[in-house]
Amino acid sequence: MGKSVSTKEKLIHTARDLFWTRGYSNVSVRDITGAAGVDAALVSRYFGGKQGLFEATLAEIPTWEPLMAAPEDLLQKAAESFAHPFDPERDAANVFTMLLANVIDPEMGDMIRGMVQQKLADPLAEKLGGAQAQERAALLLAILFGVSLMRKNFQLEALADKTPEALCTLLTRLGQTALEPENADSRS
Amino acid sequence: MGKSVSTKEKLIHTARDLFWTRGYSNVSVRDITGAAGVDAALVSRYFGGKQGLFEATLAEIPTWEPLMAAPEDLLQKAAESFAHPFDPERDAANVFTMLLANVIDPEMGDMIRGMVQQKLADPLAEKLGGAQAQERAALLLAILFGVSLMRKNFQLEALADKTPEALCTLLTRLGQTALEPENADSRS
DNA sequence: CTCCCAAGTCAACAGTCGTTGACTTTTTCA
DNA sequence: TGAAAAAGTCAACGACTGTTGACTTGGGAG
Repeated sequence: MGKSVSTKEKLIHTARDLFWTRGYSNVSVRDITGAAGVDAALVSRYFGGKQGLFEATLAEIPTWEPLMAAPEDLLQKAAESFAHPFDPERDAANVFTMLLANVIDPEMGDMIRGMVQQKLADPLAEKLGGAQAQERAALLLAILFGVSLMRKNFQLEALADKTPEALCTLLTRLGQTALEPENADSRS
Repeated sequence: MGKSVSTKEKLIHTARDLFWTRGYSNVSVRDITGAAGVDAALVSRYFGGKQGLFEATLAEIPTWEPLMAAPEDLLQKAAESFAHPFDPERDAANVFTMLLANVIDPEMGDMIRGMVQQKLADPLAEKLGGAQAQERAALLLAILFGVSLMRKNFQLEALADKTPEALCTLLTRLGQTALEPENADSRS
């Protein structure tokens, strides 16, 4: 088989880099094979098609590192793994990045981002007032979006099945923590 | 102008329903015009193209209701507006639904959802242990995904600019609240 | 050397996409 | 009523999509 293994792997790796950063629909087979320097027909030949290639990249997902820590260190490790500054190189291999790669259509990016800022973050911060209003607003939005994501998009049973009352008190409690003004001593 | 206004509005409304539930890339001009019962050419004629039609639907976004409450009621109102059971009809007009409509490619839905459950939620719950492990795991994931979403996808300045240390302590504090076992008295 | 199978190449397919220009119909206004 | 403008229709375009079948190449076994 000689070269074929390395070709398959090259295909999987470039596919991962593209899929996980630009999303599935926004990457064409020819984008991948072009970047990998191989023929486009090989995708259908080796993986049965574009979808098969995508599944092959999913099989490469590493265990999320914080999961390998002791339970009492887990939260600390998780926080650390998220605190890194924006590094596209490192983020390309991140499971969370992959799962959120499709969120914003490239053509709409700036418009969507501006809308979130103007229609949600800014008025929410102004309404909240007080110290670090912008930051507390962003945190509250993060929680709301996050829970919504888990419930409606990923459909995690633990959250999707909850009664409205339970979910409401739960969100209120989380939100209170997010809105506490002593969120960060260091500025910016 | 007579009929044209109603045609434009029909176009905007059906476009909103489709875009906001199935995402931008996954809805074609012909999908919209077919559902609205009008000619496909009118999209380019009236709105300058598909993107213009999408922007027109964005102009229809209502103010997020909790923003109109008094600051001290805001959190309560926000929690309530998220606690409703899964109702596609109502959710179609929800800003949060729209912003997350693209997250999961329809062809990949089950695969992605299964992966999140098996690779993240389940092992995390097992590692955490204790009461309501599944639920606490889901909540921690919600926070991590939510913050990641605000930082990297929506690029809210308040979070994107933070130093790694500040972000780390912030995530740790939020995570602790999420992991507290007394999350919900009511089961399921 | 010869055969053969796998690896890789090439052109083309059928389908969908957003968009356009020419056309017909309807409405509006003088 | 008659003319001009607006609204709506239709077929087709060029570009791109994923995929396929026929082809050529390369290296190992008989």
